[in-house]
Formats: sequence, C-alpha cells, structure tokens
Amino acid sequence: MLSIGTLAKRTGTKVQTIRYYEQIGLMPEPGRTTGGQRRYGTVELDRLAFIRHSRELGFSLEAIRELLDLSDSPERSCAQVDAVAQKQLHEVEARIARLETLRVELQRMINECNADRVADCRILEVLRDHEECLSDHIRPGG
Amino acid sequence: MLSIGTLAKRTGTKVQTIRYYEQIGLMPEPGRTTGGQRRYGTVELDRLAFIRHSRELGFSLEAIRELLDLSDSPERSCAQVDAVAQKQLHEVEARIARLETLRVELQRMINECNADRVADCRILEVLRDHEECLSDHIRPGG
DNA sequence: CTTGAACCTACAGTCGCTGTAGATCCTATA
DNA sequence: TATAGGATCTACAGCGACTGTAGGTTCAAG
Ligand SMILES: [Zn+2]
Ligand SMILES: [Zn+2]
Ligand SMILES: [Zn+2]
Ligand SMILES: [Zn+2]
Repeated sequence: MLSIGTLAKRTGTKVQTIRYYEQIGLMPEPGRTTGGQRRYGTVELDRLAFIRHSRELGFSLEAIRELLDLSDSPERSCAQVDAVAQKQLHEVEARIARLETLRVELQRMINECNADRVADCRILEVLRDHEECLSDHIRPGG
Repeated sequence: MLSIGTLAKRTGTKVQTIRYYEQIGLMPEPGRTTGGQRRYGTVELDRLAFIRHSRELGFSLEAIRELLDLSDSPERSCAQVDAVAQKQLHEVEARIARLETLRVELQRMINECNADRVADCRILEVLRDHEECLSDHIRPGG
C-alpha cells in the first residue's frame, strides 16, 4: 500500500495534483487508514501513470477520461480510441502550423530592426499595424 | 468618440475583454458620458490595436505591458524591445520543438495500431508505458 | 415617448493545476 | 512510551487570459 506522497514520487506527480484528479473524478476514491490518510494499490498506480503519460502527450483531461472509459471495454472495437488520438494529432498539427507562422513573423520583425532608437524600432512598427505583416496570423474568433 | 462596443468591433475584441484590460491596468480608464458609459478616442483605439496584434503574435500581457511602457520613451535605445521580441521568438521555437516531438510520437502510435479490439490497441499500450515511446517528451517539471 | 439594443457592475466559470493555512497523523528515535 | 518533525488532511485562493451570466441602467432611433 502506497501513501499519496509515494505515489506522487513514483509517477512524477504533485500530491495536490493527485487529490485534484480525485476531486474531478479522474482518479477513484482510494482506501484510507484509520487516521484518514489515503492508501493506494497497483491499480491506482497504473491508472495515474496512464493519466500522466497521456498528459505528457498533450491529451486533455476530458480526452483521457474517455480513453480510460474505453479501455474498460477490452472486447469493443478500438475505433473510438483511434479517433481520440487522431483528433489530438490534428490539434497538435494545427498548433504547430500556427506557431510556425508566428515564428516566421517574429523572425522577420527582429531581422528588420536596425534602429537604435525606440522611435524607429521596426518591431514596434509591426506590432502597431498588422498591414506590415506578410502572413495572416489572425485566429478566427480571437 | 467611440462606445466600448464600437471599439470592440474596430479591434476584433470582446467588450468584456476591454473591460478586463482596464481592470488590470493595461488600458487606461476612459472618459465617461454623464450616464456612466465609457467613451474612447484614437489614442485608446491605437493602444488596443497594439495589444490585440501583440496577443495575436503570442506575446503575454506582461510582455505587452513592457512593450507599451518602452514605446513611451521614443528617444531611448530599442535594445529592450528587441530583447522582449527575442524572448518571445525563443518561446515559440521551444513550443514548436516540443509539439513536433509529440506529433511524431502520436503519428507513430496511430500508424502502429492495426488492431480492432481495445484489448490489443497499440495506442493504449503506448499510453500505458512510456518505454514504448521513442522520444523523451517528458517536460522538466511536469 | 417608447422600445430595445447596448451598456453598466459584480461575480462565477474555464483548464490544469499550484500554493497556502492551520490542523492532524504517522513513524523513527531516545 | 514519549516526543519530534515530516507527511498528510481539508478548504480555499490564485495563476493567465479571458468568457459568460444576472440584474439593472442608459442611449438612440423611430
Ligand atoms: Zn528595435
Ligand atoms: Zn500581423
Ligand atoms: Zn487502436
Ligand atoms: Zn512517452
């Protein structure tokens, strides 16, 4: 039986994070000592490791919840699991594309600044006016 | 003189967001009508446009605050402005690098899954055990 | 003058944690 | 067995950058 601190160390999680996962129903309520402290077994260890690894790969807690639910039905088709992963891949690709646009624009601003005075700084000029940008980095809806 | 709604439309901002910027001191307190409604001029319009464009390029509100302060001293060297932009560029590059790692790992998981049952799903296998990953996508500190 | 869209304040909620305060528990050593 | 002090407990506030809501007031068009 593991204390919450030991479980935290074994999975690279903070203690508060484990309690937070319990609070939102992502981790089950564990057994307690007579004094009221949480005690965990290997099932909980494996579940938490799954959650943390999925988080490292960028999955949202909602997606992880879905993956955990799906993995409780071993005989079902894994199409839904694959769909969740596909969606995550698309989101990552979209974020990369956006950041790549920003990278190019930032690099260009920085390269073009040869001024020494703030009054002539190319970076500030570009920030003041999107017309100075080459790319359309404006997100739909914010 | 512009109402908050007109200012919002002109800059692609939500009305609440403008009030939020005022609350945190990023936008100045504007004049008011006798009835208490905010009225803005071109100075505020330009400032908000600057803020929004900087946000589009991924700058944090703290960085934007610094840029706005710096641009109030036109005779000073723009070295600090350039440093803020450089830092932002590095952050964007770091995020791209991390997401690229995730993209490769996600793509591999998805490609390797030929199973039809959840029990044999390669995606779940990988999520259960980071040893199945090729890359070290673990962030230092969570 | 009436209507209704836009505005006002104040506050709660989002996501995924992280930090704090003050109390209690567990365990190792004397 | 007594005590010290690290670990744990609950409850709540805070982060960034907004977004949404409720309930009330103001403005401008017709
Ligand atoms: Zn410059
Ligand atoms: Zn631009
Ligand atoms: Zn599969
Ligand atoms: Zn991994």
